[in-house]
Amino acid sequence: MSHPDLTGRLVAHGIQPTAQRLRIAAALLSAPQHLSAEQLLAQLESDGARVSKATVYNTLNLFASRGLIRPLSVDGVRAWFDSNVEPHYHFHDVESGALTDVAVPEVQFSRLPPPPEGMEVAGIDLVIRLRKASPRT
Amino acid sequence: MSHPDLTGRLVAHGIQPTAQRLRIAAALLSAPQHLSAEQLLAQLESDGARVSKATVYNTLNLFASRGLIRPLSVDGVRAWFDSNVEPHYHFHDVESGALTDVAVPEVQFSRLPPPPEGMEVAGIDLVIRLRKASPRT
DNA sequence: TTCCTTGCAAAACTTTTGCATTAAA
DNA sequence: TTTAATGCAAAAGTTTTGCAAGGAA
Repeated sequence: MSHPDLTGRLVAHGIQPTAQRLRIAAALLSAPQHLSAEQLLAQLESDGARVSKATVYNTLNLFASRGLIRPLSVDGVRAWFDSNVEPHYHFHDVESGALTDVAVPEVQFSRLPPPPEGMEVAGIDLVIRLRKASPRT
Repeated sequence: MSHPDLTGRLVAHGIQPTAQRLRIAAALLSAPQHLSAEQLLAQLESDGARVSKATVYNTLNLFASRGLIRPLSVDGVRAWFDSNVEPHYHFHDVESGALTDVAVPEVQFSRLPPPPEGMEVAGIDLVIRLRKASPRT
């Protein structure tokens, strides 16, 4: 277990630790994972927590804006949130939708373009799309 | 101009070249660009073409499934389509939403993880998120 | 005729918002 | 008591779908 003090983590990010937010934080941050709002809501309900849909969405956005979780764009359809905010990349199995982390040292860039004038790099989103290997004859 | 024969391109991808599809192809493929369904619809209407919303969505999905355009995930909110299907990457100005192409040679990987057992790499989506440079004192 | 495509409206899905109620400071 | 958070339902935005009508083969 690595969530000894969820309350402290919320407070450290300037987030008032209410009951619902702690439930959501517990569900999200109990282990590194990728969840959509709907999945999170389902998990909360199956855990017996009563948290409204609006609160789930609002809390996800709040957590993301405070850097507690990280929004992901992997399909154009819905938003995903990654409980791992450390820099890392992803494998994406397009067929199943499964997301897997790729650690930073697994990828090395020997060349990156300079950002346009007046801009700086805020982050790099790297998604390696996977498909079933075509069986070789 | 590099769209000498849109009809031929559609047919070559197994797509029946109807009037609406040619209008959409002309709008999309006239130049390398990134468009959402709504933007494409607006452009078609301003061009005087009457194409229904359903047809725009269906056609974008059809074109994408046949490899004529490429779906992009840059925000979790709506789908984007890139008329450039050649391998390349993107700058994404988070504030304005602007997307800019990054040519393949601008990025070099000196290390990439092997795909999981039984999987192969279908493609690499690389988005370099940009923000306004913080002015140095 | 037969099959495929289109348009319209309705439905489905995801996310946000208004507002009264409740909880926290 | 004052402020902030929650829940509910409604609204807003995006995409898909059912079906009748139109067009192509």
